[in-house]
Amino acid sequence: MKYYLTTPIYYVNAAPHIGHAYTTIAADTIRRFKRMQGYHAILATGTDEHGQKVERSARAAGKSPEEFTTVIANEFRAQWDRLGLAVDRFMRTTDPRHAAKVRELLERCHANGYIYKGSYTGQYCMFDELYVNEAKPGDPCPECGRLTETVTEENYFFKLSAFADRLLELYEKQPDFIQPEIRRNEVLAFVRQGLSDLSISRTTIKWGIPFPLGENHVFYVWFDALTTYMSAVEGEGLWPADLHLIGKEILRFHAVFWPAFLMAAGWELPRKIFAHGWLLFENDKMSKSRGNIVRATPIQEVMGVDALRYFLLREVPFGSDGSFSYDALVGRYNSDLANGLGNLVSRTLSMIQQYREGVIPAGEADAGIGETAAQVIPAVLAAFERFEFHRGLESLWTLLSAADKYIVEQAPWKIARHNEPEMRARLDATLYTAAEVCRVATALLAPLLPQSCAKIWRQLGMSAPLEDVRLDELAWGQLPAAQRIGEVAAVFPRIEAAPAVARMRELEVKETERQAALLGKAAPSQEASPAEEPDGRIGIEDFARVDMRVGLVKSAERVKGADKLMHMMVDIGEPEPRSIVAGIALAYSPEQLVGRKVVVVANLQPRKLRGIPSNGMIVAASLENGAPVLAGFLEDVPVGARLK
RNA sequence: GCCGGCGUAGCUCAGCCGGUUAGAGCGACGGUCUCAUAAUCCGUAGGUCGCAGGUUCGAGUCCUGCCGCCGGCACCA
Repeated sequence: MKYYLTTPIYYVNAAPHIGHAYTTIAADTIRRFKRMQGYHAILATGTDEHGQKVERSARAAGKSPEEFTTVIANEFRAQWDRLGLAVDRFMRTTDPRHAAKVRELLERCHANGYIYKGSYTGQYCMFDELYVNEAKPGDPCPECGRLTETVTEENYFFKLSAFADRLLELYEKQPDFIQPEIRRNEVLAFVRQGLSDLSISRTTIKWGIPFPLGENHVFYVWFDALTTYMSAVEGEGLWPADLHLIGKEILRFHAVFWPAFLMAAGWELPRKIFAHGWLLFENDKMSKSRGNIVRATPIQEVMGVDALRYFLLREVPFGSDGSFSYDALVGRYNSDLANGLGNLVSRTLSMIQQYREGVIPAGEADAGIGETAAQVIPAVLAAFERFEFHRGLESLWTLLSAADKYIVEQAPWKIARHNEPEMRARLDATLYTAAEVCRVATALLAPLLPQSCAKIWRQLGMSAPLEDVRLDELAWGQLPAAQRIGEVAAVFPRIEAAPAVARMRELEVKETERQAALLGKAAPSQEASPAEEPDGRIGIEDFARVDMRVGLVKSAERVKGADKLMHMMVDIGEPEPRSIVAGIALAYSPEQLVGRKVVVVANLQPRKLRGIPSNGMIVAASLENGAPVLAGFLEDVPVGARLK
């Protein structure tokens, strides 16, 4: 039985960080879990390498797109290697075999009548050479702040609108197609609103797969990226995928677009899409602008990959957002792995060493512990099957605690002082039971903590390789007696938090620098390379065209029916105050605004927002995911003063 | 604004179709053992179960309203 699963293909515009690692670690765990159940499990990942942003990043790094994408793709590959993640297939969207599959998808959709030529009108930024999807006429580009232009281009479209009913039927018939449930509900709500057709080609992009139906057209991201899941295993009989593991931010593409494409092509649909949550850093979103991105490798170096794997899968309910922090990482490690599993193994083996010359005695396994194990084993397997790793682990740890307690109750160190046959038998039973718990736990944990469990396995003296253990056949009492244990050494040595965290932070800085260099951003920023051609600079006359004035907010009220909109009357030194609507209602209350001096762009095209005329724009700093912050003055300035 | 979710011990969370004294893990404190990685084990921690009403013999557990947080959509000049 095959089990084919995928991670998203990662966009090469950024170097791998812990978020990528999170998804891939989870995928690796599932792959190992399936393998240990006898499946021929194949994990595919890869890199998404086309598009405007990549082209620009390559240019900024002084490389051709081919060179640049190869460097970053290799960085991803190296990352998975280094973290010991067993990736079976790695597909790059620049691979010719992939392009062939993309064309095939298009041809089939076309033949079935789902592709048509139309025109796409959108706001386009000439400097960044990209469409700003969300923008309206007159909007600035979010990348560079320049005004976008309304551009109409000939495009090919996919008739997504024709699939709404079939998609809803799919979600209905296969309730677990999208998981977790919350995500399913979101998709349902989205599709029920009706779908509009999707533009799938571009003439404004050069760096992409040529679009066979039209000259100068290139495939836009959808057909290109998603098809990787098929091209990665082309000709292997692995399609359909059993699982697409994704982050929640790309749910719609996978749960709506992708199945629709496949329906249109008459190909089989993936069986399940699971969207996990985001990894926050101490409850903040990780982002470049916040400078709080964490990489996996420093953690690996200081604490080992398994520490990270354990943390991610134990601390964060898979599917929900989770919070990463170094303190929590070390805390989890010490309490669960060092004091828990590691110590249990250590005390068990050391007693076998001391009291039985390193040979696991034939003893009768304790019935009470056996009963606990008989409950725990299926519970853990069932939880893993549902990808509820944190619950599975929680459950498994009850067995470990029970074993620790049992050992204390039996007090083998006391029994060992006696030599009567019944005492010897009791000691044998105790040691055998403890060792059997270690064996069962190690087998169950092998998919999650492959490296550490392999060590424990050897220490237990098991001869067959750990990965060959069949979890679906795992049962209490299978530990063969009379086997000699291996050399004992701490698998999870206790870690002192402060120095470990300091060390990880230090390595993190280095890793950030190394990755920046890779992306070509190390060249001490753009200013140092003035040799660049049209560098986006403008002359003073261009700036002078923007009329910015100091304004005084006379009144402010929230716009009904719009969370973000604030309607203000602003005095900018004209006879009448101006009516201005701005998206700052989430960050400021009307009371905070009235009487405040703000910067107004006075010569913008007037617009209506929610029916209210807006005659100007309030200048504010806008953070990637944060609230806007109004520009202001430290000194007092007269209303109407021009900024220049 | 619409839709969905959440708000339970210091922290992270369990608590299914309503039913005896509201649970777990971690942390903290006290104690114990000595096989073990200053580990283990035992005990303690007294949380208005967001707030206010309601239904019921009985409500974290159902209903309504409110407050706060999160997400999706609309939307953000």
